[in-house]
Amino acid sequence: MNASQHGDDGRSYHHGDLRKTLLETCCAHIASQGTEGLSLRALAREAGVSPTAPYRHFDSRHALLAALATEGFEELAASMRAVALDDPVQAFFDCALSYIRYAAGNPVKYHLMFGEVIGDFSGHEELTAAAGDCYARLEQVLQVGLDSGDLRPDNLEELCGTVWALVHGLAGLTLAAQAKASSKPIEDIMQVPPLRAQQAVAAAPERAVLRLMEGLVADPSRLHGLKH
Amino acid sequence: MNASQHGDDGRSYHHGDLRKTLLETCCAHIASQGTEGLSLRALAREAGVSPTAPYRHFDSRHALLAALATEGFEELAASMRAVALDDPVQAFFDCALSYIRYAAGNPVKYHLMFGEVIGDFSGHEELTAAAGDCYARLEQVLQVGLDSGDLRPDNLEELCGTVWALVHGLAGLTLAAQAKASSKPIEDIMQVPPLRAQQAVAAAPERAVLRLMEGLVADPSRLHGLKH
DNA sequence: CAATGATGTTGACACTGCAAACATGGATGC
DNA sequence: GCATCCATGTTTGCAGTGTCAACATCATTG
Repeated sequence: MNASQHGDDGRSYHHGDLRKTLLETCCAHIASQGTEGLSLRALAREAGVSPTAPYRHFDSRHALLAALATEGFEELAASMRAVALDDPVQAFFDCALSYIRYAAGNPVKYHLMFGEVIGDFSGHEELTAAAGDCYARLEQVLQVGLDSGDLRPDNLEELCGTVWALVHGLAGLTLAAQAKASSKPIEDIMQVPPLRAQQAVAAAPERAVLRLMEGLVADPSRLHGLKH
Repeated sequence: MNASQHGDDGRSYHHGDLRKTLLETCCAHIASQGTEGLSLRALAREAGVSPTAPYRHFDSRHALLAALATEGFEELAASMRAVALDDPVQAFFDCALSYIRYAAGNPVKYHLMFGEVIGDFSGHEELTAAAGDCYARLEQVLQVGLDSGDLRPDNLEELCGTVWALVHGLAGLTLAAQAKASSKPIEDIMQVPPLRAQQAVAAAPERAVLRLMEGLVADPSRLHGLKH
């Protein structure tokens, strides 16, 4: 499975570092032409290798995408782990925004992580684990808030689901607005809300998060003191 | 279920009503095997016609999916138009839930409507129009609430975006929970939140909507009197 | 220095979307 | 009644795909 013990530097064998090249080319390709027409053969062509060379590194087309998504989840988890827990309300806010910001900053990976491209996670151990880590962090942040009384008493899992649903939805809107604004609707997530609404939300995802927190926090007045 | 009438929509030439048959077979196929491996040729085979016969009815594979999505948006718009506007708070609640319930009841179409399958709506006039209608209705409902003072003063478009983001996210969770529960990983929307959280939200989307409304409504005590 | 196993290549198969030319037969005008 | 038209369905064909199997290469290691 793992084949990275040859040299700590990339150079080795015929191509040099085909695996890495494929991942990067794949990203670029998705960013510029979407995920639909993406083909392993095209990636191989672009990398200057034979059509089936990628199969030495990825079991299937699916596996390549999954690897990219796994990278994404690990990065997202890291960024969510970076928020401080000392102030639960601030942590809630930061955690939500870090999610949205990750999406905005990594549209392609986010697309792979949460889109329907990969479909079934089962069979991709690392992917499942990395995704689980992200969610666990959100859960932890909310649990801390419930424990401290900064959040109104609530069912943890329902609360988590609700928060996740909103944040995920906001991320999608932000991404869509961004994609359309960049004049190349390369990634075509979320067509439905008209551009104005998407832009309105994308311009201030903080306010959208606050709208939800307003109803969840024990003392809404605290929301005014949050650092953005 | 049988079509022996020669209405304005379907004609009865060689096949009988290929267009309709294709739409139905397509739905069934997506429901049972997902959207990834779906091929026009397979549909044609299943319908007992030649591999390229579908092209007499749909310009492309894309167009077939788009037609299905358009149907979906029209149905959703109808169900959102069916909510009474006399009580703005109740209307908000009903509208949100009717969205979620439509998703739960029509997973395949919802998938096509809001998933990434169709990608670019441009070029599909009817699709765009139908989707716009849905959003317009949500906007209208919220506008009424703002006008009447039942909702706290807010920016309409941001508010719309926020509500839409939550509702859309909830619908996705509900769908995912449902798909997993039915043991058929048929539609693979939203893998990330663990099953428990999905189930928790799916079991009571009303409460999730209420969590948001809590922060948006001028008089939260009114929420206790809502009819479910 | 030879053996080994990871890496890349060639060739092949079944499948896809889609276009163009062709065939069929119900609807329509005379 | 008959000829015609045109929507519907067929055949043929091309370019492209994912993936497998057999083969070639070459850095690393015993």
